[in-house]
Amino acid sequence: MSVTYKHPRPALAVDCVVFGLDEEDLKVLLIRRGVEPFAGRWALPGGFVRLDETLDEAARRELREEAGIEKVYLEQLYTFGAVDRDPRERVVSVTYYALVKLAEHAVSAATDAREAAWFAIDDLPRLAFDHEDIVDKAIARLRGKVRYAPIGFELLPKKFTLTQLQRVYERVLGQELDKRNFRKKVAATGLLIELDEVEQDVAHRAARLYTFDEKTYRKLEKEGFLFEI
Amino acid sequence: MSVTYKHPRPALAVDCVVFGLDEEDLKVLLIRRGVEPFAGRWALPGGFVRLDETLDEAARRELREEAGIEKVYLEQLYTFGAVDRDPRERVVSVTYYALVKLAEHAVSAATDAREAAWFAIDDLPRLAFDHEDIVDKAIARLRGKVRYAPIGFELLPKKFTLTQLQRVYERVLGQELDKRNFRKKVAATGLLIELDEVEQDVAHRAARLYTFDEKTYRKLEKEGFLFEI
DNA sequence: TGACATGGTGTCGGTTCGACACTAAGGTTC
DNA sequence: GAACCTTAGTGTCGAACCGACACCATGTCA
Repeated sequence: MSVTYKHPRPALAVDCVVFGLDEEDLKVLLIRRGVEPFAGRWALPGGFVRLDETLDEAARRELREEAGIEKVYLEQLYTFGAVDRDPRERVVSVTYYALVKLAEHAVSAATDAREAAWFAIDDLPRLAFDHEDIVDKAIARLRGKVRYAPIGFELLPKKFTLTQLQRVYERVLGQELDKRNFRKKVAATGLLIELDEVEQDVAHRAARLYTFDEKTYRKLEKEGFLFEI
Repeated sequence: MSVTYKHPRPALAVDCVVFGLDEEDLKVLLIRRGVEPFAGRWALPGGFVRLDETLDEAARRELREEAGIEKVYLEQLYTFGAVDRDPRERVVSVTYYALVKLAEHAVSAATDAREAAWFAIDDLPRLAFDHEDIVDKAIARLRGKVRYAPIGFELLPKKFTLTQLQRVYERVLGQELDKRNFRKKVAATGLLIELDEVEQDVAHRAARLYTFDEKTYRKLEKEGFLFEI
């Protein structure tokens, strides 16, 4: 199977920066390359776009195939088109970033055929291609976006404590926040539903659980409302 | 000249949303298509990416070739990849938006071989392909970005009055602003240099001219400073 | 039952923000 | 040259918002 075009054209790929949060750090999912170029190096999950799928679909397919990840928050990041970013031939890459609930995905990523691992964002190995640039851009975007869009919840399980939520913001923004002021702000958004449950199996007073009120958010979003932390 | 690949791949194009501001409105530059599909319809300036140029270079080349526009503020917007967005074949388009000083570019756009014209953003004709989606996305991005990045100046001549600057913000944001509060805010940024000149040939008291202090801005930018209006 | 760990709560001063109206200067007209 | 027209340019005040700050409550474990 091959195909002929009148003019040469770049190959088109997608690459994904998948963020997850554990107790310690904000982490990125990387896959170890098995083939040249950059065999043995860590790289972002990704691959070539097929003719019958959109870019978003290609990104989701690669996440599924390479990391066993489904149903995540996914957003287009930027398109990288340096002429020599791939030594084999011209490859333009449409990049995405994804936010996953790490606890739920840690296993599948690790048990996939290819070697996959989570790395703390300030302790990354050297990456293949221009993937370090892509990760940098993704972190910058995430830091900007988390302040005015409610995406922090995407990194947590459905039910979470306020302390967990605060930790998300502290890890993403890279700075400590005041507990009382933080709680005032999230309460002011009106987007948290207080549950009649508390966390389980902790060796201290158990914290109340909350959940994100997506329905209210979507209503407010239409009215041009801005979420702010 | 033709080329054969092992796997089929989408064609890759760039399209540009060029914004300009006149006395009345925020406008977008459109080109009338001469060939099918969508012959006779207005469309964004753009074309296919060549193998030896980056995406940014392709966007600038198309602006130069199709509209005679050079040296403008240019930023990547989004990459559109719906499977059927072009009826001929699969075409993925990396889109950009540009800000031009309209007075300086009105002529060159009009005298180009192809028919080109400026349209007010809330009075656009029907566009070819998915170009209406692209324009919508560009307007949304511009509205968001103008609030925290000093890009309003890109739409004005080097020397401008505070009233002109205020009009930029009013046109872009689509809402009137208070003159005194606006002046307080721009003064607070410390990014305007007050010149010893006033505007010429006006039938009333002449306003003082200002210019944007790019050097100071670049210093502050490195320190993570945020410009806000 | 005492020690330990985290949960959960309110005040106050400083800053910022938006609403608001008049005089100044220059050109034009009669 | 006097009156008029148009836009330039300037400050206050009350409300809302923001950040800094410390202690008691509740549950587990030894």
